[in-house]
Amino acid sequence: MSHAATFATRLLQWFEQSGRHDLPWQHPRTPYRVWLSEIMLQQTQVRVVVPYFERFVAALPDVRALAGAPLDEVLALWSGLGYYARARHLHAAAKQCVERHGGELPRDFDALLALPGIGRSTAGAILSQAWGERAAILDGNVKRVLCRVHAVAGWPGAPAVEKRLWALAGAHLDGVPDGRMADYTQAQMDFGATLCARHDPACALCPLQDTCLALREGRVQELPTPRPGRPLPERRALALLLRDGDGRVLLQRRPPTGIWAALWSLPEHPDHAAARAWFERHVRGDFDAAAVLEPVAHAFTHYRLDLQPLAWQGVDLLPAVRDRADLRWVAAPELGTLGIPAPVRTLLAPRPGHAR
DNA sequence: AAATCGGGGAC
DNA sequence: GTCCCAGATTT
Repeated sequence: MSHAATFATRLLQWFEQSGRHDLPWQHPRTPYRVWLSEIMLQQTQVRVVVPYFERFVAALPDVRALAGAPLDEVLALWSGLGYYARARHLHAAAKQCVERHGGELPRDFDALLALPGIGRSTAGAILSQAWGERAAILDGNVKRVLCRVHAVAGWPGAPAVEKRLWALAGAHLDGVPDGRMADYTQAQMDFGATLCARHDPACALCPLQDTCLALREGRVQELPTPRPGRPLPERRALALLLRDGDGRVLLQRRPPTGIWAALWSLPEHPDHAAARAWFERHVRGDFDAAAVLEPVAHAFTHYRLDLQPLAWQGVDLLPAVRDRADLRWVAAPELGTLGIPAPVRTLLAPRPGHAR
């Protein structure tokens, strides 16, 4: 048996001194906390996640608490974090854990993969970090590191490139010493997030200097290959900000699919004709008395949204629609108990923006 | 294979 | 302004 330094042992040695050892989900490192952190960290930076994680585990400290909570509470705890399907899937997965796995997360790759919101990489991250199982991950950090170390060209999100990266990630598992899988997984992510960063990686301090092909070939700056650019379409919509005599705001639950699914938001319509038609069927008041507020620009990954708020005060719902489950008057203190899109929450904040 | 799904950090 | 982040799911 050779004792030559491997990809894994080099990263592990670097990890001892330079890794992150004080992240909140590491103390204590339970399966539930690892799972929750991995879901929150999908496409979301560590710095953003930390306060959400702390608040979430304080309110819902284990699988059974999560499974027993109303979806609105889960969405409220997720409000502002984005990609709300993660919260809905997390909630559904917790219920499945109670029904099928005795209220615990299953210690099995296929069983984890079968839970909503857990894909191949997240399953590997949970198995390795929660139980020390020998499983690979392939997140943005690992993709970047592997693309450089092995000089893999092509956008890492392309299926063919991703397949090659999974093979490389799997091959490196053989070099992980027994009992070190949790640290190895953490080491890869810390290494990619801090030393082998997207901009200006610290190659002079890198433990992989003598094996990194990108460094040898002078291609560190160009790898990994950026995602192909696409034009962003722009969509416009009207947001109806209705307040009753008590200053409560009318919120509407969004449909179960699409953007901001199942969140509470302002009634939204593509144009004035649609807005007026909805208003006249639902509201006792004068549509033309609306105040025109400052537009809100919001950028998604795949399009831009320009929201034009129209505001009324002292209106009421028509009797025929007062008992609709998807419409409710909400007082300011209740806003924190509901999942509300970030730009809408901003719009409803104490400084509501001035009419123009 | 491509599109969908948020919000913000860092440049 | 840009790109992308501890990706998964749907089409």
